[in-house]
Parts: sequence; structure tokens; C-alpha cells
Amino acid sequence: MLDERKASILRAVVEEYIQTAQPVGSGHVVDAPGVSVSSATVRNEMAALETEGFLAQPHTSAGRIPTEKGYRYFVDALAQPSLDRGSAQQVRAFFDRAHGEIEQMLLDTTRLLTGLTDYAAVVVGPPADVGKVRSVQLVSLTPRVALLVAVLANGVVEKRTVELGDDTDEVVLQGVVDQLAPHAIGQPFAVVADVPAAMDPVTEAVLARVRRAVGTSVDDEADHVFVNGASRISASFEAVETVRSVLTILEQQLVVVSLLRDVVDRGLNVAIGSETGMQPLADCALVVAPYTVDGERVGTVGVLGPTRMNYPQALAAVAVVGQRLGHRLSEG
Amino acid sequence: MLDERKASILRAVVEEYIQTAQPVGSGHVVDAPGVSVSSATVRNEMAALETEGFLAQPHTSAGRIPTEKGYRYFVDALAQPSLDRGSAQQVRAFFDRAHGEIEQMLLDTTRLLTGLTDYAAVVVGPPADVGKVRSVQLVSLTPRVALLVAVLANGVVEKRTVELGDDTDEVVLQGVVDQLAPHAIGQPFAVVADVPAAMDPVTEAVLARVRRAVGTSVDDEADHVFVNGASRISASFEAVETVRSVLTILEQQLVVVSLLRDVVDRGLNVAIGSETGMQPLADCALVVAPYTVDGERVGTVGVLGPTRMNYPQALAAVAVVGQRLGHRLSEG
DNA sequence: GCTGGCACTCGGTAGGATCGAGTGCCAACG
DNA sequence: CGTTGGCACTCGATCCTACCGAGTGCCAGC
Repeated sequence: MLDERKASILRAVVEEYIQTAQPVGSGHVVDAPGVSVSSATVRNEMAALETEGFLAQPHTSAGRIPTEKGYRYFVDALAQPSLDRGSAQQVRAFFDRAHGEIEQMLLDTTRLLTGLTDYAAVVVGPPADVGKVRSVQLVSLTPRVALLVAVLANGVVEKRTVELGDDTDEVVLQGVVDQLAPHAIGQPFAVVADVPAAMDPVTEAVLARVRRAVGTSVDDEADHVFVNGASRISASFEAVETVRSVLTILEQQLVVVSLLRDVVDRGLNVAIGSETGMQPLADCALVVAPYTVDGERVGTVGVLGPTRMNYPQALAAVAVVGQRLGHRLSEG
Repeated sequence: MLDERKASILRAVVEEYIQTAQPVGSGHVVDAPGVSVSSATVRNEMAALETEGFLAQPHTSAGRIPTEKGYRYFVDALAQPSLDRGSAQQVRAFFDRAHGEIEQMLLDTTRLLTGLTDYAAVVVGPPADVGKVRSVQLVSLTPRVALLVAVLANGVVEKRTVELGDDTDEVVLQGVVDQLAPHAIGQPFAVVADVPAAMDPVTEAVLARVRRAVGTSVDDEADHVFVNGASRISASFEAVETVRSVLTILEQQLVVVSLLRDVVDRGLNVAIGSETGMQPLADCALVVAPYTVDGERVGTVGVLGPTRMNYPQALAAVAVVGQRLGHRLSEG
């Protein structure tokens, strides 16, 4: 789409702008690799790149800054992911000593990504219906309150408080579990809500409440998203107003989840500015990678930073972390 | 300590400064209640309040702003907590329909506090050793990985991944649980690490790994802190630099926990600026209230905002939420 | 087609004038 | 003697102007 010289100029502008956050003038571009022409020629080319929509001028007589289209071209055609040796080592070390607790691991993974990129990191964990139930248990907390605890094969623990109508003893609860377990084991957690009615009316009364407890919290996808490094957002932007609106988005877990899902569903690994579909993220870019367990896409990792983000680094970090995380989770 | 007129003037300065964030001049104070003297007299009094350390001048010929000492006097002697009708209603509604999941409830409580005050909210949950173990279970995830799940009486679920040395079948795990349960039930979770050795060497091998898994994560206090409304921090300060440093603190859960504990231990319900003991919070104030379950202090709720925060509102909100939360948790 | 040269643009910075909110002080007053 | 109106003074904020310089667009010549 762009001839080689234009591409080199665009690359130079993007790379310098990412570093300095200042509009880039023709004089700075001349000594970039792939550009062995005078600044006057560069000026002509830059003017062309502007009319084609890749660059923009904040005002006449200023340098150029990349547009969304410019970043997009850079990401698609010019940037190649690269991870420095230290970071690669860091990732390896992390996953070598990672152990235990799936949720703790996902949380730690956001820390890893934040540390690697210096941007805010997001990890969306496997939805509840991916893991098959391995164990169901009903634990009495008080005579009128019990806790339903289900352990899934992927290590996730789902729990729901069940408020009992009447004082209920352990024997009844055990009866409920006996009814529940054969139905639920090996199935996704949600099917617990479909457990068939029991003969015994006392058992059935409790079962009804169990169904309700499981059914009410379908919105629990929010439980499985981890965000970290929000403070880095404030390091990325000058305007406190921008910081506020971006942080507000990051606080809404459901929004974050659907944002990531949306981007992944569109087959993108980078969403730049308005491509995110969210007005407050107009100055942000989102780099994501899905991760797979046993060949199935179960979650997403990503980083959120300014549009002028270090794409090669972010792309590499997100890709390798997603891959390693998938491996780690696959082996149990 | 201050005569009535000085107190009225101090109150007027603090209240206006909280609203406007602008230095307050003598002219604005004259028509405050309790001040029926001329601006010249007010000026004299304000100069006195300055030498006594309650007020400060950003520069000659500007109005006065409160010092930490000024805020402290305001909080101790002049501010009386007050919650507007709507907020009181909101709190009542929240705890009436609150149900289920202790952790979910604590998280929702931070949202409530953020909504009430428009400041960042923090809730520290009961430490693991408060809840007595009601149930222990060991669930096999893969042949070499099992999950230890303990349900505590207060509804908290503790879980630890246990990596098994060799392929281990359900029978062995059940044997381990049989050894574990009588020892742990009714005790704090931590004592699981002290389970006595088993006769059977295979069982004992697994037990050893269980002890390790329980013992390694003593730092899990961080698990029980919930922070919400960090975006409000960026609404409270002009300088993006300040926002960044405060957010960085809020992201470190262990720091937040020890900060709250420290403040509560000193018997304070408000920590202003340097009283927090953290340099990055020099421009912040922290309002906290412990909450009790069955008469025992088990956690803390609090809000973090700028030193020029609405103390009457924040004090009232934190106090009533702490109280209601304690009640709610006491009844199970 | 590329390049050096040149006139032009315009944001950013620095200096200077002005404005006004606010102060400290003092003399006068009840 | 505490209070008050008056007054000179201070100093940040705002506005204007001049100026600088990085950068541009264009053009004539190579």
C-alpha cells in the first residue's frame, strides 16, 4: 500500500513520536534508516502521507504525529514484536516458579505484564462453564445459612451462599448433596441450577434455594477478570481528565470483559483509539492475545496504554505471556 | 483550646476551602455563623490562628488555607458526622438486600462507600485465623495436582493447590482428609499446617505437601483487602504526579492493609496528611472505622480522599457502614 | 525527481503592565 | 481595650507584545 520510502518515513515518525511524544519534523526523519534523501523530499512525502491520512499536523508549521490509520499501518506492516533478553528471562522465570491457585496465578500474570510493559494489564480468566465440576459440597455455616462449594477441574472454586428457610441439619444437607453430586459431576457449574426435583419435600425445599443461588449470579463473568497497574495510566497521560475517564472504564469489570471479548472476536490483536469502540479510550490502545487450554480459547490477556505505546514490546509481551499461560494451565 | 470566635473562624475557613479549594480571605468569613465582627477583626484572628499553626498562607496577600493541625482541630472539635437522608436510605437498602458470599459483600461494600462519598474506598476483611474451619476437603484435579479447600465458619473459603509427588488416587486423598479433618475442624485455618504425622507413609507424604502449601502463604492477608473507586483519586487532585503516587500506594495491598491497621491501632478514626506515615499520602486523608463481629474487631472499612475532604460526610458514612457491616456479618 | 534556498507560520517563552483579592497596620471610636 | 474603617502595600493571575526557532510549503535550478 505504501512504497518503501513512505513506509520508512512513517516508521520513523511513529517510532520517534512514541519515544518523545513530540510532533516529528522532517529534519529528524532524514537520518533514519531507509531514508537517504534530503529533508525537502521528506517534507513532500510527509505532506503526501498526511493527505492519505497516515499523519496529522497539530497546527501549521509543526511536525507530524501519527493518526490512528498511521498506527494501524505501523502495527500491521512495520512493527515486528520483539522482547528484550531480560524480559524474556523474566517471563520464563515467572512461569517456571508459577504454581498453585489458578486465580492467584492469573492475578500474578497481570503483575507480570505490568512489569514487562509499564502499562495497565488485564487478564480474563476461563468462564465458569469451561471447567467441569469435580466436587460439590454443602457446608453449614449457621443453622439457617449454608455454603455451596463446587470445585472445577481447572482449579476454580465456585461458591454460593444458600439461605435456608428453616433450621436445617447436616443430615438434610448431605441428602441434598447426594442428589446434587451425580447430576453435576463432570458438567459445567451452571447445570447445577437444573438439578431435578427430589422426592423428599425437605430436600426439595433446599434444592430450590440452591437452584436460585446458582441461577442468580450468571453475571459472574466479572469475577474472572483481573486488572493491574492502573497507576501506569496516570503516567501515560498529561491531562488528569483523560486519566480519570480511562480509570473509570478500567473499574467496570463487565465493560472490560466485553471490550476484550469484542476485540478478540473481531480477530484483532490490537485496537487503536476509536477501534476500541469506547469514546473514553480514544487516546488509548489495547493489545490483546487469547490463550488456549487444550486447544480451546478460554481467556485473554492484554495491556492498555496510550496510542503512542511501544507496540513491538507490547505485542511480544502479550503474545508470549498468553502462550505460556495457556501451556501452564493446560498441564494442570 | 481555641476560644469560640477563633473556632468559628477556623470552621468557616475549613468548610469553604473544602468546597472551593481556594485560599479563603477574611471577607468570605465575615458572614459565616458565629462570626459577627468586621473583616479587620477576622484578619487579626486569622493572623493569630496562623502563628498558632492552624492556618497557612500560600503567599503574602493571599487568603488562608488549613494546615494539618487545622484539619485535625476541625475533625476533633468542630465536625460532627452527618449523613444526608438519601445516603442513609442507600445504606439501609444495601444491607437489607445484601446476601450471600462474604467476599462479594465486602467488595460491594467498597462500591457502596465509593458511591456515598465519591472517594476511594477500602475494606479489609476478617483475617483467616478468625474463622474456624468447618470443613476440609481435598479434591483431585489431575493425577498429580489436588486442591485443598477449607470452608471457614464466617463463609470464607481458603484454597491451596497441592502438587503431589506421584500419581495419587482418591483413596489416598480421602485418607489424608480423614487425618486432617478431626485435627482442623473448629480450629483456625493456619493450624492445618500443624497436622500430626500419619502412620501410613503414602498418606504422610501427601500431608507433608499439604503442610507446606498451607504454610507458604502466610502473606495471604493481602487476599482480604478490597479497594474501589481509585478513579476518584484523579478527580481529587490537579497534579497528575500526585495521582500517580497515590494510586501506586493503593495498588500495593499489603501496604494498604498495614496502613489501615496502623491507623486503627493508634486509636484514630482519621489520619490527615503526614499522620498516615506515608509520604505519598501527604495530601490525603484517611477516614476509617473498625467493624466487629460478635464483639471482636475483625476488619476495617475506610475511605481515602484529599486532605480537603468532606469530613462530616465521610466520618458518618464510614461509621454507619462499619456498624451495619458488622451486624450483617454477625448474624451470619 | 531531488535538492538547497527562502519566505512564512505559529506555538512557546520572556518581559512588562495591569488588575484585584487580600493583607497588615494604624488611628479613631464606643 | 477590643473593634472597626481606612489605607498603603503585596503578589499571583491575566493579558499583551515581542521574539525566537522549529518546521512548513513552494520554487527555481541541478
